[in-house]
Amino acid sequence: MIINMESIKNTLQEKGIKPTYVRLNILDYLERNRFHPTAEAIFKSLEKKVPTLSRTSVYNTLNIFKEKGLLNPLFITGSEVHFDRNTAPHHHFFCKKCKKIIDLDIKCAYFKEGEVEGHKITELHGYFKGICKDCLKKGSK
Amino acid sequence: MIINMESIKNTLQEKGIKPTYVRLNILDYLERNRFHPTAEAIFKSLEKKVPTLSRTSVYNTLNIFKEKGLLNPLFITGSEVHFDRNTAPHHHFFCKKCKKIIDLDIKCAYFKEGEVEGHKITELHGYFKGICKDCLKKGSK
DNA sequence: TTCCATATTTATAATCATTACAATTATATA
DNA sequence: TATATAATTGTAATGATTATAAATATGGAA
Ligand SMILES: [Mn+2]
Ligand SMILES: [Mn+2]
Ligand SMILES: [Zn+2]
Ligand SMILES: [Zn+2]
Repeated sequence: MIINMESIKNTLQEKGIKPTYVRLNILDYLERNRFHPTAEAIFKSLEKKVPTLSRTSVYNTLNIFKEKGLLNPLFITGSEVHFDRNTAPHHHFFCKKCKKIIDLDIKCAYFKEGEVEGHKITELHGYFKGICKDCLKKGSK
Repeated sequence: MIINMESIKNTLQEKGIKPTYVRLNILDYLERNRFHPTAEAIFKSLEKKVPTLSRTSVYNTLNIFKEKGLLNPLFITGSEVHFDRNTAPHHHFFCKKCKKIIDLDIKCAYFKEGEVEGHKITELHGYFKGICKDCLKKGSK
């Protein structure tokens, strides 16, 4: 069941997106699962609840959401695109061991300025890669 | 003709890579073309000079170079991988208009520290996107 | 309610970058 | 030269994403 269905519906309507069953469910999923899922992960998670769902609809919906600024795609692994419902600028850490994508709360001067070396910035991707805190801990045991 | 063939040969040998004709040419290409080419661009540029060259060899060679730390892959566009012979950490700017990938010379505190919020950093990708200086100039004319 | 235009969703096929694989060719050494 | 090993090639396979056209749902006019 969709939690806070009304607020999700409003979010879509504010962006001029018709709040269909498929779209409501995908947005609801993104709101509740902040681990930056792939299209495939979204599809797999929702197909139980929405048995008629197709991958095409997931991709279409994600593209619409991207156009309307409801999410940002992350090109961090080089293979699949990950989707981030949090459109506020922030950095990410990708753990090569557990494959998690972790939000970072660090300050970056350029995030606000909007320009760098004369170029106008409209988008920012700060990707750090390595071994995450948890995996470091496990590794040293 | 390969410029500075000896230095390129040395670079390969220092990394324990046998300096074959294909590898010498690909490394030479990367040394001279610092615009972050794709595998396809490298293939297209070299197939005149090395008519027997195959895409597979380009991909294989680039993977070897990556393993040995001779280059870094850039996952900046979300479609093709771009290759950067400059392995010193630096940021990039992608122009949505002219599609150029431009090196940025900005300082990032975390580039040196090697860790962020407890996670160990081994790799850094700073991607800015927008409209580059040149395209801004052209656009305002 | 019924009909119709339009938007959404679906199933399927196509695309494109990349990798896997096995056959061919080059290289090095005995 | 013969032989083992490594590099390269051509082709097929893979996997994520998009294109396309048919099926379905939706919302208003009659
Ligand atoms: Mn995030
Ligand atoms: Mn660069
Ligand atoms: Zn981890
Ligand atoms: Zn430009």
